[in-house]
Amino acid sequence: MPRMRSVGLQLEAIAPGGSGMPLYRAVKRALLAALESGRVAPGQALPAEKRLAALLGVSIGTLRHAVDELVAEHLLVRRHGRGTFVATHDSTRFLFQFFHVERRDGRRELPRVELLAFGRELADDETAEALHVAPGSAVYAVENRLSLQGRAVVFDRLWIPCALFRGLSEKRWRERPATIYHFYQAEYGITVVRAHERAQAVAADRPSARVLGLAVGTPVMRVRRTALGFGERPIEYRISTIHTAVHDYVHMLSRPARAG
Amino acid sequence: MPRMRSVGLQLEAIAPGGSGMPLYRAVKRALLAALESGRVAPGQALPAEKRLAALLGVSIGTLRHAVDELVAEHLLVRRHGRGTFVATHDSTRFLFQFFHVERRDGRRELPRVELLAFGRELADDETAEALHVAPGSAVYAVENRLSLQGRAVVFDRLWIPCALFRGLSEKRWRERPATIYHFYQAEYGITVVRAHERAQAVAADRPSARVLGLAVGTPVMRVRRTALGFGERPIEYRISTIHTAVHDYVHMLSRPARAG
DNA sequence: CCCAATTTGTTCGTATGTATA
DNA sequence: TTATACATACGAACAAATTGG
Repeated sequence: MPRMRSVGLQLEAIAPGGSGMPLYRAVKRALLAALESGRVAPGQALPAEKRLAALLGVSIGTLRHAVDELVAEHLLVRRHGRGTFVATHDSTRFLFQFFHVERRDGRRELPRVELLAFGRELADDETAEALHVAPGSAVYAVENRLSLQGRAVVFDRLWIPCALFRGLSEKRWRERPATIYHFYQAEYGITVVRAHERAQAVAADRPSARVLGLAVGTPVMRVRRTALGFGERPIEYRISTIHTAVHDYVHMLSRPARAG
Repeated sequence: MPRMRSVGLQLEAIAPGGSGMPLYRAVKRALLAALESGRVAPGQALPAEKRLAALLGVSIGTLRHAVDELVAEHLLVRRHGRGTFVATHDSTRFLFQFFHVERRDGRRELPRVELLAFGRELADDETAEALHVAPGSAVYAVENRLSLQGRAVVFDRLWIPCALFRGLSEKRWRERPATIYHFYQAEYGITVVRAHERAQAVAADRPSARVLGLAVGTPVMRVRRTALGFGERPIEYRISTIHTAVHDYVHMLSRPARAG
């Protein structure tokens, strides 16, 4: 039987009462640091709770408290009887955490993605501000068309700092097997932790209209997303143009933790 | 036969191992039932944890597990040294959980609300389906204009079932002191627990254009919201038309529980 | 201002149940 | 079956925040 291999975390025992911070929060920070540094890779199992608690020199309850919060933030995933794993971006669960377009009738489906353009650019002011880089910094720029049910629905333009993605090429980008965020994570160890989006309604400009097969001036949604990694570090800036004739942009508020 | 103790909240001791359900979940359901029935009113404090645990016949750890989940779902609020309270809709924290329009520069402000229309209608098919009532059922229909910085930004039309809001009148509605959801909660004991929204970009129709002071055909966002109470019961259906020239519709994904 | 009572927050440890390999 | 891992449940003790005297 293949054994799940847990990882040498290079964790040190937490100093109790060291900083006025609750112990479980210090534990959380230690785990967060291990995740951020990549000492535990996405998909890998953490040491068992009992062992991890011993390694850190805290009780199992304290460890669980810290892990609970990381699970709530989608950074770890617990599997009963198996272990606790570093969350990955490959599951559909995670995909749909960041993909908000669905059919009017509520059914979700995976979009077909076409790469329209890939290149290097110098960041304009808007992109630079979003990515917290200097204006004029080198960025990779990507354009995608997303189709649902054979219909072009989303025109994505996204920018990522070249400094974060050394050695990226169109070939590598094109040959990624799964989602973009999974690619960032698997190939560059860069995990998108959360994001914020700002949406407007605008008249389709000429490029968007062409890509989506619309008349110029058709109302479309324009969504500006900044994707953040650990420590609120900007990873990607994306402008999505969405044709909402047949599909909706959806937003859930206050989902219950589990069924009541 | 489990011993049944009746108390202030009319909570009964939970039967251990009664239903294959974890004990903390049974506790959660008991608390949920107390909230839903209004036996504990919004803003009121629950009995202290120690006492509540004793009342329910469970350990304090088990009680806290249940309360933790209700806090995560924004139904309860803990205050260190003071108690655990039934969440209300009057704090700005809760207001902004359901109000997603803000200035381009990210600053939030409270909207000025003007009541444009109030009346009784028969639910059309769309409203009826959203509210889970029969088409043609009696509903109250309300129209509001929301302004930010003196600018008309949102045109809200909302429908609520007459059956849920007995004795509602334009006078009562107009004289409510605070937010709409606070009004539902304080006056009718109806708590909005969560909501989902579906957004599109459309050309402003004549009524929206008039209310928002726009040219007909200007691209605007149209957001359809269904607000749900306990047990997923629909409470309100709302169609918001938003002018996004100066303001954005914002959407946060995966906010961290607290500062890491 | 300090003290005492009350209440939630944190930490510990143990035992047992349940899912997985 | 057996071993491992997470899930649930218990309860004790002390810390920290709040309130009122």
